[in-house]
Amino acid sequence: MRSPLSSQQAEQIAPLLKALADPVRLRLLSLVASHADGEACVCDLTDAFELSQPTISHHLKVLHEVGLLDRSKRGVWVYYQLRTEALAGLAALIDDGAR
Amino acid sequence: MRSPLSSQQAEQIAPLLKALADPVRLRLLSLVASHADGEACVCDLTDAFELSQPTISHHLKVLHEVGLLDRSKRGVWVYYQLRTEALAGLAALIDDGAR
DNA sequence: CGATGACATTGACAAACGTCTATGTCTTTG
DNA sequence: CAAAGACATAGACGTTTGTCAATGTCATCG
Repeated sequence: MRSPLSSQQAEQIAPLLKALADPVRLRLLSLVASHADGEACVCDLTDAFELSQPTISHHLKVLHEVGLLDRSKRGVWVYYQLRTEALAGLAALIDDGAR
Repeated sequence: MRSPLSSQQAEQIAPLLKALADPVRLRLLSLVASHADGEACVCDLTDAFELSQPTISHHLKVLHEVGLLDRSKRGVWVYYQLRTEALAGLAALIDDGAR
């Protein structure tokens, strides 16, 4: 790694990692990513867990707020979609630290 | 992303991300990585923060326990070293999710 | 041996987190 | 308009987390 992170940089990156650092949210992301057309509605996701619908809704909100998931409402359903650039950018940052 | 993560996979990865998901620990990692010879003793690290020595010691322990830092004692000093493979592996995992 | 200094451990405490139940909002349909 | 269904929000509650002060351990040096 070239030069140490500044406090500001560290506090920018940490929330992204924090959003990712939960087993349920990791699975949510991967479920969305592996779904047909790269998007999934909340109903699909809720069915994949033994958790209440509000809990899933909460996790999706966290992922959306840090910019890892896009959100689009169509009719009664809400579809979430992976923001691959955001994830790829984070991966690049981490990988950079390893070289 | 090809196939969704299993619960087991997710619960293996999450602790690593959790260890990374703190501004202080991010800076600690980058400080160690950018230090001469790729290692730093606790005294060097403590000086870089306005935090108590036990707090730094705690964060280093967290990073060590998940395998991101190696620990070696030489005389009175303890040196920490970045485990680049661990970090690179994590980066690869995340990047994989983005493709 | 006794003092000093580097680092770890313990215990305490407030803040943040993950989950649930209850309720709200908004859209569709009869 | 009324009922039903998809999703979000609010509030509550136990658990985890980040921090500190106090103390412990161990190596070094007079």
